[in-house]
Amino acid sequence: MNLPAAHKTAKAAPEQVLDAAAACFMEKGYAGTSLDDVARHMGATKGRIYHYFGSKSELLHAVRKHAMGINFAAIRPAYNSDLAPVEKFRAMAQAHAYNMIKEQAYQKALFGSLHLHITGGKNAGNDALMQDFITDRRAFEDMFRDVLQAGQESGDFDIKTISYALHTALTTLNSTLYWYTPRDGDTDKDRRAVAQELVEMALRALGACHNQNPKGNTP
Amino acid sequence: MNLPAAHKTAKAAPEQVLDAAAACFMEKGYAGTSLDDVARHMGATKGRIYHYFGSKSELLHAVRKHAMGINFAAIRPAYNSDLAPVEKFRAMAQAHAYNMIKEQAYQKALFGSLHLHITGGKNAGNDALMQDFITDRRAFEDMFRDVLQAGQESGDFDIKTISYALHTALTTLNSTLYWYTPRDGDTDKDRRAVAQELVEMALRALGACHNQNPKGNTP
Amino acid sequence: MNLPAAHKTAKAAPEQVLDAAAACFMEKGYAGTSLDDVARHMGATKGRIYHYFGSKSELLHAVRKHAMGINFAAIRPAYNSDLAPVEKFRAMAQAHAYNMIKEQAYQKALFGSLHLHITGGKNAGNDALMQDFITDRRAFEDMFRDVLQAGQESGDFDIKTISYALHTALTTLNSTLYWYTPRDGDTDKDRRAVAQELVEMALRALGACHNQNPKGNTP
Amino acid sequence: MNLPAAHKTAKAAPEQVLDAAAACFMEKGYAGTSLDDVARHMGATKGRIYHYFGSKSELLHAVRKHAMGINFAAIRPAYNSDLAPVEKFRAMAQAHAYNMIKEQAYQKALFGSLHLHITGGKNAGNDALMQDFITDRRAFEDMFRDVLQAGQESGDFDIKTISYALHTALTTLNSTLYWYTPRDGDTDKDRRAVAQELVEMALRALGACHNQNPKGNTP
DNA sequence: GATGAATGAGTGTTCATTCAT
DNA sequence: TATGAATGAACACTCATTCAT
Repeated sequence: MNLPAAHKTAKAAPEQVLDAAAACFMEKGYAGTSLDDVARHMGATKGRIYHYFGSKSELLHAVRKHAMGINFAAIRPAYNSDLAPVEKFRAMAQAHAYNMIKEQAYQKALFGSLHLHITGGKNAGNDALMQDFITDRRAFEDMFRDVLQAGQESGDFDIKTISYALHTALTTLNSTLYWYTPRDGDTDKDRRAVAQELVEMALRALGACHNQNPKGNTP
Repeated sequence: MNLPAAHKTAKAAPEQVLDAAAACFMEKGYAGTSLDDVARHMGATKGRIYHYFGSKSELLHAVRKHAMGINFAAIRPAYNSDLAPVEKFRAMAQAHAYNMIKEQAYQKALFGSLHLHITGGKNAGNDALMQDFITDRRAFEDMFRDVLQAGQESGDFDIKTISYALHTALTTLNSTLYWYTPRDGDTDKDRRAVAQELVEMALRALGACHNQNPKGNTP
Repeated sequence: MNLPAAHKTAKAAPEQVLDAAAACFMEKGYAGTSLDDVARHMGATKGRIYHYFGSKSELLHAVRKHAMGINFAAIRPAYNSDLAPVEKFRAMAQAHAYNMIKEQAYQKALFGSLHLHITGGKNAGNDALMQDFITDRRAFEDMFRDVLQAGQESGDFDIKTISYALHTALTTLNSTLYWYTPRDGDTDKDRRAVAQELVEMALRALGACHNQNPKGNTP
Repeated sequence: MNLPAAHKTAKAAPEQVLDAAAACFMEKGYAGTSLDDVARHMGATKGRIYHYFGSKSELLHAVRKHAMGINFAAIRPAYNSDLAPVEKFRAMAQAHAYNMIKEQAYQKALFGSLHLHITGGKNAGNDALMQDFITDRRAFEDMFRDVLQAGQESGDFDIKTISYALHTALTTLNSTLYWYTPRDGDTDKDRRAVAQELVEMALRALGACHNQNPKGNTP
């Protein structure tokens, strides 16, 4: 409405809250983070948070939604392409693995909360929001599942049980969250190289040994 | 003085506490678990816990130690065998993957706490205990690392970067923690079959395509 | 925005907390007082206390500071006067002794905490705050010490060891805390009379026998 | 080895408990001391304490009784002598002041608990025991009161209000508890000299200016 | 005579949440 | 829009006390 003062604070207020929350949830987990922590991380007080989010669990949900949005956006182009199964998987996997490295804060926050859900915890937020999240997550996995299924049917993948294969592949691509610590010197190229190695291992795990393009994703 | 009432309480008191703590930490995470939760899970009061463990973080550490002990014990026989690298890896991996399924409570508690450590959280307990845990974990990984290295040198594995391969393999074997929900009907054979599928995928990821024994470990 | 509702709550919120704390510390001692006691004494809950004071020991420190402030204010006018040593001491002592009777709650709280310090107890609060308190206390004593020294040099006092004399005098002036129970009928005049008797005894203890003004400080 | 082992542990078990309790109560106050502290101080466990004393407050009472016993014993010989009032007071006061220095642990414990009583605290133990203590204390003070009264009647003391004078004198003699820290090099002679200075000041406060024996109690 | 196990009430402290401004 | 005040429930931890041995 005003002049484009957009560059003053690069991000809108609610998103600032999200970023702070993601950083804190990543660092200390959902239960280990107090809203004061989040507020302090923004240099503000709790009022700001409650102005935009009704409760702590709503905030968690927003962080999850945000993270899921990033994840969908990362793989959608490849998913919508008309590549053949192996190549489509490679492209999606590369995008996803790279995304995991680049957006560690949101992704770690997401996985921390996921962990609680999986183990049957009731502390990860209210049930309606949780259901919504599970639906999203399922939808995300299904995009990979589609490709695996297509590749299995076409004989491009050698998969025994599809859900085991799916989780193995995704777990592999996500694994950087558990062992990759971003360094200052890191270039984007470094990150892509790490992602690529994981993708190749995932492809081999899926039995795509007759890998036409072992060197990279740009033939 | 009494009759051998040995079978009254199958487990010693401190171990009962450990079991309850593992179950609770698994379900709600460390930060999300109150000591009252743990006590209630045992049908006792907090006093019992504090009689055996000096603090919540000490209790977490004991749970971790216990879990690590189980993990070492599971893979040690195979590690000490004189099998060739691929077969040794297969045996260790099978034992580990099966162990992850069988001891979910302790393993999930372990991974939840690991997650906090990895993300730089300071809430996972006191530092001295944390260091001790990191050392243990490193020792565990090194057992697999040894085998991968041997296999890489002998040409049995096709590995690019050894630490990426190591983490990919372990992540794959651990992945059941995130998606396998034990059911009542589960037989031990079922579990072993799941484990075996993961092991085969891990082996393929490591480039052990010339798999002598693709069907299982009992030809 | 509103009418000057100034007389609604006579005291500001933090001072209300201080008053309640002083009353409780006086009655049951620092260690024997729970923050619930203090809160109950105000008709509030612990949250209010923690909103203004970061911890129990910080609260104790604030009570001590407040009490010391009262004490300094009581004797400063006389200290800054240009009376001769004996008369200056008499004026300071009278003010102090009267102050001890009038502000029993804060003074008893102060002395209770002092007792722990003196005996080497570690329970009287954190060390940095304790040091600050000791410094204050020392400064207070030094005001009397100055006068004693001047009187000793001028020959107006017959003092053997100055620190023994100082403590004897102060202890005498403080002694009402241990035996004087304020009654409803007490007038201010009664209190001043008690104080005066103590002052005269303290003066005699200091060897100021050639007391020019044995009847009071307003000839 | 089996010779009369009496000297092995110089003190009987119950008295060991008393000593430990006195030391702890002195250091941290009654409320600040846990029975585990006391037990640890003896190198034993709580069982030993409960074997001899029914509760914490009973233990406190025993410590008080013990301290009072020491105090009575210290002044009784002088009290029973047929000295004239001033000399009798001097002898009692010297014994008492010296006693305060020598038995700091018990005396500080006693005074800490006294403080709570005086301020109306309900935490200093059960009421029946408290009454008993107050009676004892009163009896002790009365021994000094007798002498002051006799001296006042005989004209040897110049006392206005007897109870003020009594408390001033006793407070002075007790004051070392608040400022005298025993050092390693301390000789018994040092302690007696400190006591004597206090006694002389107390005598002057009581108006016994015509002091026949200003140098000491052994003419 | 002494101990270790166990308890439950209580203690200092944290924190999500509400509310008035 | 944003904040400081206030609350109450919950939490980690302590401790006097009991009891079986």
